[in-house]
Amino acid sequence: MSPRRVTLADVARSAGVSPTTASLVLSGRGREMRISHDVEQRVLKAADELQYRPNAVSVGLRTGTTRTIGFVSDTVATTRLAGDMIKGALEAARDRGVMLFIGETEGDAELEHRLLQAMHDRQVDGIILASMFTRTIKVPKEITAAPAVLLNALPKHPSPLSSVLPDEVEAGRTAARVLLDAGHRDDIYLIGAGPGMRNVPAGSVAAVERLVGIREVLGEAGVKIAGGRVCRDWQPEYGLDATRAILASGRPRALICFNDRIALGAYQALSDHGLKVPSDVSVVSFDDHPLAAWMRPKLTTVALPHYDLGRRAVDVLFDEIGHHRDGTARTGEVHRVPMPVRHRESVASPGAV
Amino acid sequence: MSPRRVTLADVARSAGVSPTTASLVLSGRGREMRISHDVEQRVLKAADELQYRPNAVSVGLRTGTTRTIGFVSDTVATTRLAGDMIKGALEAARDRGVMLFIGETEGDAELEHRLLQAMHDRQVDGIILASMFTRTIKVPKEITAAPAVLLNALPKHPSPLSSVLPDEVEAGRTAARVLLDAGHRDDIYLIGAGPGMRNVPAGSVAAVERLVGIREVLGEAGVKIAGGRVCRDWQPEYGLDATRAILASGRPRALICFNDRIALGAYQALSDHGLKVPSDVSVVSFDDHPLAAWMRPKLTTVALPHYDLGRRAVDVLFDEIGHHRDGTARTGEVHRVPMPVRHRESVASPGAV
DNA sequence: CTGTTAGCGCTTTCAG
DNA sequence: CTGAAAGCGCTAACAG
Repeated sequence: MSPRRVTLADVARSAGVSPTTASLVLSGRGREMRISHDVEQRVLKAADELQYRPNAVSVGLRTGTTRTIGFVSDTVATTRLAGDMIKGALEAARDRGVMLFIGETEGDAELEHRLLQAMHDRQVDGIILASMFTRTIKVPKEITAAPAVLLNALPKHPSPLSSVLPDEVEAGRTAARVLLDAGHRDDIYLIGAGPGMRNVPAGSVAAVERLVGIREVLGEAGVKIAGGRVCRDWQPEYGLDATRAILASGRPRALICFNDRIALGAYQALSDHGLKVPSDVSVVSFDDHPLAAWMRPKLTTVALPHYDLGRRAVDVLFDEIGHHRDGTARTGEVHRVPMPVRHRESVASPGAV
Repeated sequence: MSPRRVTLADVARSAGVSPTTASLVLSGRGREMRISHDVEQRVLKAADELQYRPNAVSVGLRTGTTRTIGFVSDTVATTRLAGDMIKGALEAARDRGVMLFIGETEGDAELEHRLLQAMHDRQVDGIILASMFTRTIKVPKEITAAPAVLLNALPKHPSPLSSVLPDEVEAGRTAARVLLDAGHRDDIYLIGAGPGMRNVPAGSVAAVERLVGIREVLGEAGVKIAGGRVCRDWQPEYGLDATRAILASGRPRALICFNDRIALGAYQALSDHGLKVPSDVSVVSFDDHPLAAWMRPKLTTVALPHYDLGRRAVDVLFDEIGHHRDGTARTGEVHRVPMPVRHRESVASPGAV
């Protein structure tokens, strides 16, 4: 079968030195320990010839650190968005020479519990607990067994855990600025929430934060939001209904849709009404869902930075691991990742009537 | 910080027995060793009270088996399809109490090399080497360090590795039967390959296998393929071109498109020609890409079983691991996973003109 | 500058 | 039926 792996002892023997010396040389601390150049070369040569590779399991047992982290999400592989988060995390991990365990909880607390246990049993250095869409979650107690960060999620109850989230408030500002920059000052309507801060779908972090940003920028510019409609669910059909309702009483020049699926419905309503995007009505949205590039005209939208979120999560996790190692207190910070605009074809100046 | 993990020694001490005894009881071999019921209960109680969990790293070092497998693919997280494969693998692994390392090579051999090494260093029990789309690959030599299976890939050179693949030949038969069952016997055209076995895009396993199945069933039914066109690439634009070319000279009653993206192009060409699907022309396709359900009329297609492929791969891998353990020879088999038809709206009887 | 020794947490002979 | 002891492969005191 497969030949027995070569061990440090093999290398030491072959180089005619003790395991300690071999270990020192191979861990790069040979210089610092002022090991003779001759011995160093012998060890290096032996290791190279025997193709020695340290047994990471053994190192893990001995040092207590496995260069392995866990990525647990409620639903993962299945969607393109989540896929990008994983990809970001994967690449950041690779840059640090760390491997990723992945697991899916499907929103099942029991499963989540077992997964976290299985990972801790394997002595992961830390855990990323990710949510598919931004929301507040109840942090499982067993997570505290190792450093951890929340990805795309906020702790429902006070917790020492740090979070990594898209910067939704700034995204709201961005969307508003896109319209302002195009020259819109009147007849700007919101689809999906608002215009008042009370009119927001329950439990949606994204909704309130986006709204805050929008109102802030528009307010500062002295622009009044003409109107807005909540949608019970951010799906095309509700976007259609909401837009239709607005069209019944008003005459929008610009729409800020709270996500791309809503925008799809809005397009439909506009078209039914004989209104053209963007010449009659500009539309700006959020998420940069794949469908945004499929829509005609292509949708200008403020993108959810899935890939960056993934990367950032491992960066933050490693900070936590560092703090954990040298006893520094947990930070419990909230890290916001910028949401970039994708300028496409759905926004135009209102002048061109 | 986090309290030290409780060890087997702690349990043994608390139960007033030796570590050996505790180990025996907890590994379930207490009965077999005829440990006294009293002692057994004491150990169990202690373990439970202390919330003992074995340190998997230690077990891994001691026993050489880590209950961990590696999933390496050329590109993975990014696409919905690959995501489903991972999900299948994840769930199958979970059923067996095994964790998954995942890694992406991006088609880079050097990266692949390093990833496989990193996994072997961590003593994975086996590896799944997956490809995004079915193809032949050069098997990296370092893979032989542990049991392994190829997923969605065939070894380019003779190899002892088993493979798990979609059953493309049977899928071809299925597609042909769908048409036959609807009553089609004439003017059946192929878009993407064929009708002769020479007319196939280079290097596409799926193309030749699907064609074989199609020709077999149609041939046995005494039905002659009216024509067909290769597409240099299986993209909508080429599907459109190919269909247009066929429309220039013939009058198809049914199209077998080699994948859904091609079918999208075919729809377009048909529509440009004033032909309705399915009343004028039936269309059947392969893959069940998400877009198949978006097309109007919804596309009847033979699905790539990504989820099942993932599950199957871990099943096969575990067989290999079993064989590896008891020294039985590697099998090197090719496992085919059925491709189910998704009956939708693009096929009708040719009678209804 | 290098080697001896111990031990991470667990399983597994081998003796009682 | 139970315990003592060894050892998986490696690192880290501590001596020399």
